[in-house]
Amino acid sequence: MPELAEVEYYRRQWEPGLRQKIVRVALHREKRVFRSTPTRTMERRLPGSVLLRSEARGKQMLFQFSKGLWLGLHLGMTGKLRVEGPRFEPGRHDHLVLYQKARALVFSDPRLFGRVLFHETPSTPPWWAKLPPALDSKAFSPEVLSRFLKRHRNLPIKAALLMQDGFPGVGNWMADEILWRAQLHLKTASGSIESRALTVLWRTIRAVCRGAMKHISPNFDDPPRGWLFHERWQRHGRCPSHGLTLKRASVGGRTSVWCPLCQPNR
DNA sequence: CATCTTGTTACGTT
DNA sequence: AAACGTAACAAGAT
Repeated sequence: MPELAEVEYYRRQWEPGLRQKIVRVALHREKRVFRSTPTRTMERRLPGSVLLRSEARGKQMLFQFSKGLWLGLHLGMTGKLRVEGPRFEPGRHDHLVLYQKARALVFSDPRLFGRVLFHETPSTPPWWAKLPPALDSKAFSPEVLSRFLKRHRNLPIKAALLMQDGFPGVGNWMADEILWRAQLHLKTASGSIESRALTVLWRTIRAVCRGAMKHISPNFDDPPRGWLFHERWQRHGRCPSHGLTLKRASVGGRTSVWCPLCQPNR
């Protein structure tokens, strides 16, 4: 499920636990979310440490604890964070629970595509430092966009937008939303987008990211009316611009939706 | 019962 | 070497 703004929403769910000590850790060590994660070390080191801060970048989250401990979380397709009471008993899909005196911080993920990372290091873990710059930052310039698309010149633009190296946080619905607004057909070869259309695409990426953050991350509201988002899951979704029935097909390995009139196949 | 899924990664081919 | 397409991962919803 979670794309950019939903990840930010879930990150905030653990904020009640800031500046509070971890007293106990419960985890399902055999589950796939812990593939290659040192779970024994987590259980041994986290109790007694204090949750200091957290940050989301794209679909990645990082939680910093005292004693130089860092927890990385990726929600995969069905991951969620929530808070429960201190007597909480983990259910089948509650794979990681950090108990504090007054609450339990819970990571659940039925489908197990998510991932838990754990590091003990004085400064930010290396994988975090290497993440690409946020799409709403100055570093994501039209030139950076152009370079990325040239490198993947034969890839359909829809597939390119799903690459987290280039577009951290963009997922399936955001990619379709962006291309609908930029009036680009999903199968357009990334390298064939000429300069004017590329500028429009760049602006649209930023607008969709900002719009999503504004509406979804504070309280998980839907995006405003008029977004493709509201139509894309319906069987006969219609283009918000003029009501034409949306087309539907698998592009870049994902179910995709577009308007044949707004986004002609050129 | 069959088919679908808002994500990533391993693997084989070009 | 890098780019690209596809299968695989797992489980719930329809």
